Amino acid sequence: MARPDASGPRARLNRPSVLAAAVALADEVGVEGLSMRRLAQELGVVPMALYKHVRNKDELLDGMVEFLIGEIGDVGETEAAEDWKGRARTRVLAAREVLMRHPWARRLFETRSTKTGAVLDYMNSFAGILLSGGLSAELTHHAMHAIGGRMWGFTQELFEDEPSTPPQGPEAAAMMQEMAQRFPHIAAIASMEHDDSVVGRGCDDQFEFEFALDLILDGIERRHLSGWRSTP
Amino acid sequence: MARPDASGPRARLNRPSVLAAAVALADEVGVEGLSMRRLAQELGVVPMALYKHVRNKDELLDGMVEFLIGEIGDVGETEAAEDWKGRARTRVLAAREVLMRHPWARRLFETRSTKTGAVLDYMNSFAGILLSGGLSAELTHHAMHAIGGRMWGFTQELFEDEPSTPPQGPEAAAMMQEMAQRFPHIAAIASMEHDDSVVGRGCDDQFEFEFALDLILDGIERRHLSGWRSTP
DNA sequence: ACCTGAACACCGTTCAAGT
DNA sequence: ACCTGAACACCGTTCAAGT
Repeated sequence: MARPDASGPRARLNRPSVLAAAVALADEVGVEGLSMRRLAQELGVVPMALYKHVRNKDELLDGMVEFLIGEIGDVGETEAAEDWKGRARTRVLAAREVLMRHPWARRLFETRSTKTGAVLDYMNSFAGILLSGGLSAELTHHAMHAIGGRMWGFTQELFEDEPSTPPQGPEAAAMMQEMAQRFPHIAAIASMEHDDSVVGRGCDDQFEFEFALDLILDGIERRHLSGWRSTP
Repeated sequence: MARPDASGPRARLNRPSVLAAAVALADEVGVEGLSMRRLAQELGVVPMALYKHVRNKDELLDGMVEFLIGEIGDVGETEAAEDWKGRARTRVLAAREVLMRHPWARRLFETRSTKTGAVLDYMNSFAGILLSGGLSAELTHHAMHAIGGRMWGFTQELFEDEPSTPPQGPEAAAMMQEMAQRFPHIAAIASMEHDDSVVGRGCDDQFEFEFALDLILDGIERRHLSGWRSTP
């Protein structure tokens, strides 16, 4: 008798292998396509087998976040020469580079609410960069909030980005003109759409990311240098 | 025979009433608790009845976003006296006030990718504020990206906020100490947790929001006043 | 200790039918 | 035009059982 669905490896399961498979599956089908049943099938195993290595789906998702943070690894032991701003900047851009390879990860990070050890480790070392630069605990606290998800390299784009292929054809021009009439200010702005348009949805634009990151880091530096405190 | 589940009104359905009911239901049970079947039950109707007024669940969610934007309404026709920065600021804070009443809305905005007319209207008028302040189209474009979701009053908090009730009891102190040892920089920062702690999850802190918003608006103003352009 | 099988209470959605 | 009923192909998860 043929096993109709066992396409994955037959080896014994364990937590890391389950998480790795989950990440790989999400790379293929996205987070919304990831189900316990589908993952089990991918591993050539019955759905309930997963529950020995992961308490439930929520814990699986938390584990995936942990796994991704592990992929970031210990960047920047060589950053020591830079000042805090430069070190924060390179750290963030390194995280971004990793997480952009898993475009679905942003939504996952946004949804999870628990802070696993790996998450706290990352945040702790990030806070350390700012504190070591002489920023007050209070300013560092606010800075962490202000940077928010950008710490992991994510932007706060809502309504991700335009359709990858702008409408083309006969009535496309008419539609564009109607759009321009109804939303003139957007039309004024939308002129240049980004160079690397081929990169696909989920990957947001590097230039916009760095622009906003520098806006925030510069602002924090300015507050720092002028001895900012909450009750002036 | 009693109708076991018809608790809602018996009136004829239409798109607005369906959307309003969906928003009300989400207020009760959150977005993840909102299902077509549950919504139908709430309306005293069979699930398939909804599909006459909404193409599918995705369109229902888009409709809810539209509904919420409608709640924001036309704020700030009286903002005319302020400069662009003040007008942008009050606009954002007004949107925030509305959307904080629906804490689940942030996740909804984050998830949706289509730009309905209502969304574009809001963005268009926001871009108009910046352009009318004399900002170049290019700077306005980048500013919109940098502000991102904060335009609607959402922060980019990942891993929302700490458990509402910090652990208390016998071994809580020991755990806190262990935490402080493993994550010293976080401990240094975490001293003050926010004043309005009772407000509940989903509502992020007003102070942090305004701090970050001003960081960004100040940065944009600075770029504007110094005649910023992308190729200096 | 690890995996299985059947079952339960859910989903979104299609299709053909009622009024 | 609007609502219904039954059905399909999915979910996550429990519980008792196998090895």
